[in-house]
Amino acid sequence: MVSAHPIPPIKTAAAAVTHGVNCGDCGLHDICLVEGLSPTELDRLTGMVSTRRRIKRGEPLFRAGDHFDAIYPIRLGFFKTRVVSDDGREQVNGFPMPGDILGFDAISAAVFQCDAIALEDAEVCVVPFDKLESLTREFNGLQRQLHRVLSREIVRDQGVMMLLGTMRAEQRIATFLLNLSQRFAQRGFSPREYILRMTREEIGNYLGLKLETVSRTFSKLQDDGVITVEQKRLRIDEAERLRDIAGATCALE
Amino acid sequence: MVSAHPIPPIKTAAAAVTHGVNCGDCGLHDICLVEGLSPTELDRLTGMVSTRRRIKRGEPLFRAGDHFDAIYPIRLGFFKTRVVSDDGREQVNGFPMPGDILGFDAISAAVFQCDAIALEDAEVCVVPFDKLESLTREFNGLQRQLHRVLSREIVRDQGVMMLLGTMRAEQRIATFLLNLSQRFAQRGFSPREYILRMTREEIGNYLGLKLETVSRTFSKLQDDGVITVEQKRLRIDEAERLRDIAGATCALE
DNA sequence: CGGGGCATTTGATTCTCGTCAAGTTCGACT
DNA sequence: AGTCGAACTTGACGAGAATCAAATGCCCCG
Repeated sequence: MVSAHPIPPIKTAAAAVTHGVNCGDCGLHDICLVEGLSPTELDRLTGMVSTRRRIKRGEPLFRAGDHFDAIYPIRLGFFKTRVVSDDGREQVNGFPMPGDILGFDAISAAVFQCDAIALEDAEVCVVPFDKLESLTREFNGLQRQLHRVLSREIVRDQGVMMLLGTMRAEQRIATFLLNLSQRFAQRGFSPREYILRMTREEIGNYLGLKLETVSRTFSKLQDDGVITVEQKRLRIDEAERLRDIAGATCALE
Repeated sequence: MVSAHPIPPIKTAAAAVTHGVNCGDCGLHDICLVEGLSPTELDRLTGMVSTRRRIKRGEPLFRAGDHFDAIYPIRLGFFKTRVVSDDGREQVNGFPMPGDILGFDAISAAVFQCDAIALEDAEVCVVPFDKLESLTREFNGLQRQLHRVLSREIVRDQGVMMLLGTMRAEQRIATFLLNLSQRFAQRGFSPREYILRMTREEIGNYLGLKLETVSRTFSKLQDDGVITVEQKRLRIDEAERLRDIAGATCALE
């Protein structure tokens, strides 16, 4: 199954993130905590985020059970978050990318509830949560933004439930691909073609499908001329039809 | 399929909630926002919650698209929350009960994302969110608690994803029944027997199953002597075996 | 008290997706 | 460049849940 139009090399998300020394330069404004803050607020927030952390591909940023004291806005690289039940079942909860924030599940019990694994070499900001809390007591805007981001996570999860609870395999895959597309677009990358940083198995686990089903569905969508897949490279050839298959417009964030 | 040991009348959750005039008397301490607050904080919180609202069975407390300005701790009665996609698929996200708080999904966009429907006559507290925000800027304890509760919601959703993504029908049902059991126990009611306020269809929708499958699975569990079902009444006869069927201990909050 | 509609149960059949198996490709590493 | 293991594709088959259908029971309401 070789496509007639091979996908050219793609500028990756990783390559394009601005490496500013402070939150104002970060280039992930609209997504991270920073949206709509005053210069003062920004300054104080930046002062707090003195630390960064690099994680190598395949390594965990944190694991379930680790002590919680900071949240981690992603600067660079894809992650997966997953929960492993005590009888060994694994559930991938999402594929956070630059601008998304890791660690909100840990606030309730002061302990991380999931593993966050880097799918490629990655870099995160370290935001000590108690400091963030005191800062939000000072600045309304920052408080607002924190609440909004927490709430956004809840809404996102509702979208995943809708997907897992009501969709067929093909519909799940279509929704997943469009969701990635949209998130890349938000970050200034092509919504038409991108690289899948995760394996078929990880995609399947996230979508409640087996890896064979993911593979088959990709092949079918390609045969139908809707997408082109070459290994990890993915191109959406007929977005309109993909949207038809996905059904509702707004599932997944 | 008539059980040899019919289930006697059950004191319902509704009947037993304390009708205090302030948050300190509410009887839902450990679950709602109130946990671990100082008397001063409690007093101020109470002052804010001057309004209550009653909702009749089958009526919505709010609907997706409604303007958001308050969150609603439940004082009395069961709800279901659900999202309806624009192509008509419906997904029940949960069955909140007294002590749970409704409306967190609305913070991000200032608009409710789901419908909250009362499954029986119900009563909620009305907590204006902007006032709550300013109060949390004053009181660390309350801020902590708000963040914890928001995070708890995220963790809960992860549990639902695990259920929908990795479990067989029987396992989903067992997990669901044990979850209800545990939540009743937290609220001081019998974990062994309770009333299912929702229909088989609503249960199925929540668990990603069809109502026939729910019914069949109930029948099977009853034939196996694990539970007794009589209409809406449910009794857990062999909790240990039900836990075995559910598998992991901690799924769903 | 009776009627009507909804909820539930149960059976028969279908279909989607999981499972098992084999073979291929790709990429990392020597 | 060659080798090895992991990731991926594809096919055949089977299991589990959905679908379709029918009958029963319950509850609400006049």
